[in-house]
Amino acid sequence: MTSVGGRRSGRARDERAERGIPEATVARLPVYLRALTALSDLDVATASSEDLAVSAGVNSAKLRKDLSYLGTYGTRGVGYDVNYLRYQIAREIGLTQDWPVVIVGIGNLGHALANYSGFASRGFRVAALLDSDRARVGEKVGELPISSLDDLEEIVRASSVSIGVIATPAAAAQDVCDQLVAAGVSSILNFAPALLAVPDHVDIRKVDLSIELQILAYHEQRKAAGLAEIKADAG
Amino acid sequence: MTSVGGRRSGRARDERAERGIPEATVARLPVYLRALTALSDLDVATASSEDLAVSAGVNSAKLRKDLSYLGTYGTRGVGYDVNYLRYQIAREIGLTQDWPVVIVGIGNLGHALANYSGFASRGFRVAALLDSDRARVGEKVGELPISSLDDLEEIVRASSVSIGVIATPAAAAQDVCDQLVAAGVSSILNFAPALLAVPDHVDIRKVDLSIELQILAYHEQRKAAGLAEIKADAG
DNA sequence: AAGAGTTTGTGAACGCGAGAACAAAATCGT
DNA sequence: ACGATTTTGTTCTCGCGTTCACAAACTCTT
Ligand SMILES: NC(=O)c1ccc[n+]([C@@H]2O[C@H](COP(=O)([O-])OP(=O)(O)OC[C@H]3O[C@@H](n4cnc5c(N)ncnc54)[C@H](O)[C@@H]3O)[C@@H](O)[C@H]2O)c1
Ligand SMILES: NC(=O)c1ccc[n+]([C@@H]2O[C@H](COP(=O)([O-])OP(=O)(O)OC[C@H]3O[C@@H](n4cnc5c(N)ncnc54)[C@H](O)[C@@H]3O)[C@@H](O)[C@H]2O)c1
Repeated sequence: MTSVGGRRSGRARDERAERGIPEATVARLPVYLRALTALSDLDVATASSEDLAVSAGVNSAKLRKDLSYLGTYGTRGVGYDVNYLRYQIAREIGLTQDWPVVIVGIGNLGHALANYSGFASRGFRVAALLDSDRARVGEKVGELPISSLDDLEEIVRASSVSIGVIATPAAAAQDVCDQLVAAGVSSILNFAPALLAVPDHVDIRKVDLSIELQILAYHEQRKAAGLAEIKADAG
Repeated sequence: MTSVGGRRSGRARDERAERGIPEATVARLPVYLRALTALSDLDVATASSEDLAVSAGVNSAKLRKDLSYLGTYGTRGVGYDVNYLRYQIAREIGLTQDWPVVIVGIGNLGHALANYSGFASRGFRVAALLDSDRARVGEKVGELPISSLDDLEEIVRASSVSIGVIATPAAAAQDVCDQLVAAGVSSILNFAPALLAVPDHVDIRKVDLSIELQILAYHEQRKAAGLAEIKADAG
């Protein structure tokens, strides 16, 4: 960072963030955060990029470059202050505030998600559980009762919910998605194996168990094929 | 020993596959497969790369390039035969055979996974449910009883299991992972928020709810910041 | 205070994947 | 038979992300 003239006073720090952090880096920040939390729990005060990289399972140069997008929080010859860096990353991701979340579709998976304690451990708070099945509405899951999907809009407004989780069957997913968007939700995590269309201002991410298994199967098959070939060549 | 000279006669077609398909492409093949299945259910016999690309939510040039790694299964001026292409992709991924899977850690999430019908719909068959909690062993979940983790090795051998799913708490994940690998499992899908070390010959993929939510939170925060700035500039 | 040792932050090289663009190959209409 | 039309397979270019490598900046020792 060779600054030639002056005039870099106030904005210098914001300049980086303003351009936006590369998507690949954003995806790794939570991993670093987890590694830092683990170190902090072990009362480690300072860690080098190499230490952190090992904890996070990445290359140390990549880690340093990733962190450089946030600012210069390290000290040359020393490393990073674990708690300070942890706070900075948490702030960058937005975990210094609370994120209310609604879960739609309280079946097998929805129940597991509703009972999941790992939600709250970061700043994600389950604000409501929603299902269209009238027979299920009112049933308690943990602390929370299941609400009717009809109340979605009111709940989203009342609790300022901006994140929604879809755990309905695939056939209902697009419809639920549209309702979430209409209610004002602008980030969606989708567990249903369906392609969802959303407006530009809405972010959507999917978790697809079936795809993950198929990717594993592909590589597994290749391993088996490789072995077979070796056998054939030997025989 | 691989001979240098001949013996490559019938192999010309395999040449493509032998080099391996790019990882990004492998990850999309299951998406194409799903799109093709949907079209097939609608009795669509033929589809152009553009049709397919729309169904799968990708760029059509990318789709064509992806498919070209498998072979030349399309017809210029016509498109792709839906069922034929579907079979070819399924074969490439390895879905023409059955993949027995063991699930370890039958708690909240493990129960949901055990009851999940989407597993069987592709060739993934749950061969066993395992838990270390003696109180849980014997309990039935759907059709299957929960087995003791002690029986892992025997189950893996008896059913030729090569894929394992970890749904234990993070603290137990590495230990469970090691046991899976020792038993002969060579592909692992990990739901625990932990970094797992495995030998080179073992493939591992992770599904991390917390990371997904944090990525959404980051973008959500940016949207909010953008709006705040506009307001401030206007005011 | 100066030299030896560490570790960061970043410039530069490289590789991979995305997408535009187009020639080749098939069908269709006349 | 042949030109117009459609659509594939592939080439080419561009941008992003990863990794290496190193000067700059800091600490520690003497
Ligand atoms: N169970 C798993 O382990 C698992 C794993 C990966 C993916 N998935 C996917 O997650 C989704 C849910 O799976 P599940 O096993 O929990 O299914 P499920 O059938 O047990 O639960 C679905 C729930 O959604 C509700 N629902 C249906 N239509 C709705 C609508 N329009 N609005 C609101 N709620 C509605 C149903 O009443 C039901 O409670 C499915 O798409 C499935 O493919 C499940
Ligand atoms: N519940 C969810 O929705 C959810 C979502 C995302 C991630 N996860 C992660 O999935 C994992 C499981 O979550 P959960 O909510 O089902 O937890 P849980 O506590 O309900 O279940 C954990 C199960 O693992 C078993 N177990 C513990 N140690 C074991 C060992 N050494 N060997 C075999 N089994 C063992 C326990 O007996 C228990 O049955 C956790 O790592 C969690 O972070 C859960």
